[in-house]
Amino acid sequence: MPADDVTVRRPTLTQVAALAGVSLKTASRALNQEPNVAPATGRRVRDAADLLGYRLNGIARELRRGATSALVGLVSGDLTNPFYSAVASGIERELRQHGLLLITANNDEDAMLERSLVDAFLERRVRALLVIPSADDHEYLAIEGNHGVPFVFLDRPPDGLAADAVLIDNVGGARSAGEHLLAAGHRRIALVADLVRMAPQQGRIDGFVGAMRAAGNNAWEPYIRTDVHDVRHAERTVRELLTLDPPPTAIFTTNNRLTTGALRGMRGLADPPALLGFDDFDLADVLGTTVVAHDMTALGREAARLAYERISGHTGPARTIVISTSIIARGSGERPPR
Amino acid sequence: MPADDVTVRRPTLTQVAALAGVSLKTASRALNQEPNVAPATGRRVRDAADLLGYRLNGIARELRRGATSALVGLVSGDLTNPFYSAVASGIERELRQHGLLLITANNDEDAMLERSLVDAFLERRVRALLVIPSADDHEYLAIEGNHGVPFVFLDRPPDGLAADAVLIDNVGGARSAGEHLLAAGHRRIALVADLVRMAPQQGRIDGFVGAMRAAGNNAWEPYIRTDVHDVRHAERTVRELLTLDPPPTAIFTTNNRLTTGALRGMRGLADPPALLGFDDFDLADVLGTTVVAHDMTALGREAARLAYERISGHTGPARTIVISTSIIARGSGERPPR
DNA sequence: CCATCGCGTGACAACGATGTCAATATTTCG
DNA sequence: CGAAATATTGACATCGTTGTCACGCGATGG
Repeated sequence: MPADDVTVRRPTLTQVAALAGVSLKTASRALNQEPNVAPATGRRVRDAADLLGYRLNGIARELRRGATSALVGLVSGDLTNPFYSAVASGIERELRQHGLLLITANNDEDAMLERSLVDAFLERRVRALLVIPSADDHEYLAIEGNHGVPFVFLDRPPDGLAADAVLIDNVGGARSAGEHLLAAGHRRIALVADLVRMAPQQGRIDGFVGAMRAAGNNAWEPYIRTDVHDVRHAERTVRELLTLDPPPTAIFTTNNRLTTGALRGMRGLADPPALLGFDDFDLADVLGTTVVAHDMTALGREAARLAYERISGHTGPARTIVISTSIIARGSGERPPR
Repeated sequence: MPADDVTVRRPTLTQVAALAGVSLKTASRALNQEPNVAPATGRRVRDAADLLGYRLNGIARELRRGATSALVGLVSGDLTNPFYSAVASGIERELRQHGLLLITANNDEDAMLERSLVDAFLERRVRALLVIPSADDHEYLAIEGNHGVPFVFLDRPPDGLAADAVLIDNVGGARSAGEHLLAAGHRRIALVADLVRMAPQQGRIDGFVGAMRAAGNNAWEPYIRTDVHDVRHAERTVRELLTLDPPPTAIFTTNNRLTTGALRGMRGLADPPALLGFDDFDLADVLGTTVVAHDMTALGREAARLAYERISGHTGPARTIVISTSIIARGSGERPPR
């Protein structure tokens, strides 16, 4: 009869205690650096633990200590989007300083999936929940807030619920983008925006439109294109815009995906229109693309900080932090109208 | 006296049972869709649960069911590097299909930190551990493998331990990169590589050197630069290379960071050298950068698949999957020598 | 010399769920 | 109609840890 399975059940504290010849509780004390353990006893317990390859069972500990884990959940879009991954990175770095770990899940921009992921996280008793929401309505979370699980919304404000949030100055950033292009002499400025139902997009559209209104410019109105949701669509849209007569002399794209699409759509043009994109991106410097930049890592860090404060017992009304934006001029946004 | 805290302790199954007027066990049965529960009883329990806002305590369940969670850990470098985030995304998508969640932690390329993160994950009783290792020596993990925690190494092979791994065809990819540049007529080809102690880098160097040897070319030897570890350093290195007399006519960079640095270093040159980079990246098409591409999401997906098979009980010797590479010609690698 | 104190230790309950097994209630069938 | 089968329910132990409390012992102090 062969020994067909070499995997061994993980030793428990009881077994360590038995091997060390002490009681369960004493072993617990020794391994937790609690006071009032004789040095010799402590050593004996630690030796026994090493010998057996003992590792504390965090699940049991968490249950005993109050059924709440050292995990913080993040529900966001796909991490291959550098916006989400930068935010996740900022969160993770901040949490780590407090001994917390980050669980991530991708909502695929689907409200139903988002809700079931939130459920899964809550069942795991995360200490806090950070959401870059796709869903429109977060009222169902209201009851959860009362059970002591802090929520923090990132990039998009909560709807139907008072909760902490960290947002980007979308209106201000988009307004200054509009002003920047106007100042370069543009009037026929195309606006390529993502789904208008998403609050940040709406804010960026509002800011841009506000700048146009304030300048008394309405030459841009034939060039508005909204609900452009992916890179390919953005590329097609920009190509189409450039066939118009007269064509726009500048393009403002309202997020990194759309900017990527626009760059593809403009590739190889001898005399490209000006381009200004919301969200900074890697290699924008090499490409010479002017952007409305903001600190995505800081966005994550601030959200994690708010969450940590709530975890630590802070109470009080919901807070909103706004991350400021700034224009980084790299050439594409400063090209004059042709 | 104001009610200074509205947060409520989360209801337990006992409370649900009490409200429904049934025993704890019956409530458990009802909520777990177990058979042999009278329909009326089931409804009463579910109503009580809804009323109280009951949510299962996953921690307690996991403890009872065997002290192992539905979590899989990933220890990698910073998620702001698109390589890591693409891998993480591939992992997460695959795990989700099996009801598993991903915990991520960043080792900051520090072996000590990596080890302590692995410890933290094991204490949380992750079902599997995926590592893009920074540490050189993984022998300390050997004892863990025997306790039924599967390990999968990504991008870098395990050292001192037999474990599943998913690697990239570094040697093959780099060799074909070398051949590609030779075929374009280059002889003075610079090699800009990251830390040679990291196995993938060593493989890429070996592959490149192999191609040069096979072609009997040694004109490249003055242009080898290794242990270039970040974007800024790569930028400086490329600038320095271009001041040499004679300068290299082509540059091969061995990862995405170095390629970024090279692009920065070459910015604005009227007559730039050829450039070929290992790792594909966003906007490489717009920049016209030729790369050695490989499917990073697939790398993550395959690793998650291997882990899941082990979780499901698969036993057997350690397996290694190699992700193939291909050259995507976009212009920069096809420029002839000047 | 005895009361007091602090240290080291252990017995036991508890966290919130599920598995086992036994006890009823209900149905089925000869 | 009674026996056997089945459906429904509950009491209790259990997962691995930590918190509470009590105990024995040597040292301290009046």
